[in-house]
Amino acid sequence: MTFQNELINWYLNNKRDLPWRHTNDAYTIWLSEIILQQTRVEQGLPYFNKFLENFPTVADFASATESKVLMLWQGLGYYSRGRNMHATAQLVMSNHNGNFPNQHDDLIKLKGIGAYTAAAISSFSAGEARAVVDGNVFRVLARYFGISTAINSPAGKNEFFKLANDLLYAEDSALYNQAIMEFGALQCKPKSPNCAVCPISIDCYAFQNKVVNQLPVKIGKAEKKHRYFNYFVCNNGTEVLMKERQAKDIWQHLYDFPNIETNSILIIEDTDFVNQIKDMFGEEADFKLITYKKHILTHQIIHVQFFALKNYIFNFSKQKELNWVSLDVLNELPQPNVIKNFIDENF
DNA sequence: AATCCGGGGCA
DNA sequence: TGCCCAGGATT
Repeated sequence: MTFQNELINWYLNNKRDLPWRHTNDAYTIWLSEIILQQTRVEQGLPYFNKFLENFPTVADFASATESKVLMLWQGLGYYSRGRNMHATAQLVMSNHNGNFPNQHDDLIKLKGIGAYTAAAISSFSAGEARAVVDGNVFRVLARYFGISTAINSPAGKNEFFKLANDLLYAEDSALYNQAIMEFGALQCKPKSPNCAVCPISIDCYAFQNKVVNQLPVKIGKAEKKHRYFNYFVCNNGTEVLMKERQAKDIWQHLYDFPNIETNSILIIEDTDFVNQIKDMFGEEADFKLITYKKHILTHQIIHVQFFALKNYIFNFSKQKELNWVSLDVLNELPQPNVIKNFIDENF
C-alpha cells in the first residue's frame, strides 16, 4: 500500500469524532481552524462550541463588539487571533456579501489566515487540492522521510511544503489532509510515539535508523525575557480601578490593573518605587503586598506582584486609559488569566 | 531571518 | 523543567 493509502486506512479506523468534521461550511471550519492554531483539540473544543453558539453565522460574528469576542476568547491565549477573526468577519460582510470564501487565493488575503489555514479551509470546505502543513505534518514527514532540515527555517518550510503537495492525494484532499494530521496527533506523537503498532514503521527512516527522537529538527529558542509587573488593586468595595492594555505589547485590549513595571523584582522599601507610587497615587498612599505569581508566556516570564492600595488620590489626567469598573460587571471585561485568577481568588 | 504573541498538558 | 500544540504577523 502507498504512504497515502496507509494513512487514510489508519485514519478511517482510528479517527476521533470531532464536530468540525461533520460540516463543509467554510465559516464553521474557519472558526475551528483559527481556534486550533497552536492549541490542542481538547483545549479548543469548548471554545469552538461557545463561539458557534454565540455566533451561528459570520453576520452574527461581525455585528458583535470586539470586547464580546475577547470575552469569549478569554483564557485561550494569543488574543490577536480573536481580534483578527472579528476584523475578518466584518470584511467578509462588506466585501464578500457575507459569504465566507472557500478558495485558497481569497482566504490567504484575510487577517489571521496564513498558508496552513488557507489550505485547510479550502480543502475541507471546497475539496481544493492544497496540502496542509501543520506541526503534525512536519513531524510525520520529517520522521518518515528522514528530513533533518529545520522545520522553522525558510528553507525547511519550502522543502516540507513542496513534499507535502507532491504527496497530496488530490482525489480527496480533505480526507488525506485530515488523515496525516490525525496520524501525527495520535500515532506519530512528539513524545513517545507508539512505533510498535505503527503501520508504516517498516518504511519509516527515523524508526529504521533509531532517530525518532531526533526528528523533526528545530532551531532557535530565544531566551525568555523576564519582566516585573507590579499591580495596584484599588478596590473600594463596589468598584475597582481597571486599565485597558494598549497596542505593541501582550494582552492587547484586555484589562488589568494600574501597573508599575520595573527592571527587577522590587521590594516595598525601595525608595524609587515608593516615589513612583506617591507620584501616581498621592503622598498619603498606603500599600502592602498581597501575593506574588509567576506567569510564563512563550517569550516572557512575568513576575507579578499584587499590592493592595489605600488612602490614594488618583490623577486621571495622567492615565486616561484607567476607569472605575463596578464589581458587578467586572466579569464582562476580558482579562488575561493571571488577572482573572487573582480576581476569582480575592474579590 | 528573527522575534513576538498565551496557556495548558505531558514526559 | 522543557517542549509542543490543526500558526500568523511584524520587523
